[in-house]
Amino acid sequence: MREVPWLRGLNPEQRTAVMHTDGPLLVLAGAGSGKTKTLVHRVVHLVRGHKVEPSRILVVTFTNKAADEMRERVRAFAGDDAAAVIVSTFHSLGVRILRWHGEKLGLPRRFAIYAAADQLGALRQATEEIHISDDRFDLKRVLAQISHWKTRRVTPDEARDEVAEQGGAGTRADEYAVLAADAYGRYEDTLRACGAVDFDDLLLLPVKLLEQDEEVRRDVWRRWHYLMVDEYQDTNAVQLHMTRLLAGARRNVCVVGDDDQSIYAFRGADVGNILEFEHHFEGTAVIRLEQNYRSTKRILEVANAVISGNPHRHPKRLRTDNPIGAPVLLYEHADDAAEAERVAAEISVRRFRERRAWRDFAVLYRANTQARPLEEVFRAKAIPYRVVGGTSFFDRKEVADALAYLRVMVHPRDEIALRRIINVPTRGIGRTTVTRVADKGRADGMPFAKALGAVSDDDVGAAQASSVREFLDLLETRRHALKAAEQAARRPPPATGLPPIARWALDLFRGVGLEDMIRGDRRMNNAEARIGNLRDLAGTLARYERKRWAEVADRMEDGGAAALVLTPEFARGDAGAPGDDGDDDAWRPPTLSDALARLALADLDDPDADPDDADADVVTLMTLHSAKGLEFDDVFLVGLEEGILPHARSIDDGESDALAEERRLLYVGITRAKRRLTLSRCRSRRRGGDIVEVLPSRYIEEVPDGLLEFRPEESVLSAEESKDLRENFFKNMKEMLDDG
DNA sequence: CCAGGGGTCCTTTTT
DNA sequence: GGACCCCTGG
Repeated sequence: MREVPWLRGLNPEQRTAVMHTDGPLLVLAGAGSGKTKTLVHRVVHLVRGHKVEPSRILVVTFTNKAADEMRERVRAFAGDDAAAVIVSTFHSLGVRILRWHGEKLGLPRRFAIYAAADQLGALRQATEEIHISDDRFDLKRVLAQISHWKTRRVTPDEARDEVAEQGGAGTRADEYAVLAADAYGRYEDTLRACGAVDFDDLLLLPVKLLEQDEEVRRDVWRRWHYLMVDEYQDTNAVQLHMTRLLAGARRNVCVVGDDDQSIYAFRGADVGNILEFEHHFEGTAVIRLEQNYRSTKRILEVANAVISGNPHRHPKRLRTDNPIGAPVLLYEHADDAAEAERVAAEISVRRFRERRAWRDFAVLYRANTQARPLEEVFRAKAIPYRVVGGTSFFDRKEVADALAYLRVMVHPRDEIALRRIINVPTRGIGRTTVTRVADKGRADGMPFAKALGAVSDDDVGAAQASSVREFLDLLETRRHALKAAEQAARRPPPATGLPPIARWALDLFRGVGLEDMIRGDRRMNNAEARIGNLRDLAGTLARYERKRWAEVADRMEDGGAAALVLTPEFARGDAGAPGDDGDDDAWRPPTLSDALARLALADLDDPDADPDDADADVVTLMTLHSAKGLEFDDVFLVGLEEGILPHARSIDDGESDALAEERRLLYVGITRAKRRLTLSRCRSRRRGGDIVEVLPSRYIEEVPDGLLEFRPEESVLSAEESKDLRENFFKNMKEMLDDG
């Protein structure tokens, strides 16, 4: 075979995977085996080797980060002619399909996408109607149950039957199931009434469309001829069906994944999908990538030892030609403060001694709350760091409020958002008034938004009614201003200053009194930071607007003016709502509605993750879940205790599946490390009010002696290290300066 | 009826 | 640190 550039640098298995382009293909790719690389080269092979039209190739990922990376690498390797390859997350793909065909399900053209807080609001409303007091039930748990049904494609009726069959009753769990089954249907009704869908719907509804409607199927089959799915082990039942439907009769489907890295069962992922792939797609070819290019031998040995304790795996054993590397350390600390101290000290010392950069280090933990002690110490020691995930920027109260304002602007009947802001800042419309209006509306068969407009002095009292009217006027005025801003946004933004929509948003936040409200809140000492968050939100809109216009510039450069396709409405200049309609990938000017949809899918930058510091020189702190797919030179895994990893909830569940998943989580963490791995655990931990002794994680206990180097903690720095640091301080410093 | 203060409880993982 | 409840004063 002639040597072609896109096959260079691949091992025989990877080559086979790249060249197998007809019929179903399952690539079982171990951690660090060049999985992404293989996918990228496969895309390139299709485009360059088989002359496949790039836009006929669809690559599906789970996260936007993964999609971005894939897009970037395809482009870097195959050049701009491959830029038209569609790389999308399952959820964004769902949005596309719903935009094109959602009307067939009675979905409005502009539908809102509800995330955690909104879903909870919708559920609260739904359960209020059936008079179930919240205080006896944790609505989050109910929501989790509903979501679980949805990911398994169980309808409300089926859920009720399922619960009735199990019958048992009496136990707490059953009570929840009964409530959840009851609430499920009402929750769905509430969403539809709000013109909204939740995250599960973004998968569920497109599948429904594809199943029911021949026209929709033909449309997607016409668009995409080659399908690739990354991280296939994380697919749920709905995603399996979507994969099948998208693959269609062509069955040019290639899925890549690692059953040992399946860590999302809690949200419905089913490892069975990858284990049974050969049964779901007859005639599947299977390729294993077992050569690891990432980690040292020692790290890989520990990883293999940990994961081998799990039953039901696709048997495989990763091997590597990498050097044996430094010993894997296991520290034991008095508590999490000492642990954090040690991690910080180690990082400082190693960076110094081994001349690493801050960005070479990552600290991984099971739960977001574990970040706090680390943050405290890092701040005290002036170690630059970044916390990934956690309480998202968008979950902060002031940001959520501001966002609700934006949503009400675009979706006037979004009851959840409406209720959130109707008295924020306080304007004399209290709980009682809201309840009365809602009840009256329900009695008259009116949606909440309409009931508000129809409010009369008799219903709620003159003062309240007038406040409501004032509030509605306020919204109307702002909506007017938005129209003007979106009109202005049809032209390229000025080089400096805020683009029109962002400017309008900032005006809105000020004008409705959100800023004053924050300033006036004595309980909060960080008022300015929170006002800064509002600015950042506007900044996100500004970046969005600029990015859209930058795309125009790209298209102009790439293919001349012809590449800039505008929707007919836009070209005519009379589109009422550019950005939402049209069923092609034509460029459209920025709109608030489009920005919000992207925001909901986390498709826009989190302002916390400043674009500038995406590759800033900082230590990364994140959960094991967030770490999947990433790699770092030097990795710390903290809190390896019973109750943390495995998490107490997984232990309580008593299900071995949950414990197997916790083990995989540890496996994922271990295999993130390239050069060095440091494990640690604490002897005691705060639980509730008091401090309790905790046991080491069972998974660590299982690792054979000799693979780990045990370090009982005495002082933060060992005597030897302190001495070394003192004596060599100036020498090291000088070397560093010489280097820079 | 509304606003604001003070107390209490919990806190897995995420598109 | 936050979400939520209850209480008090206007």
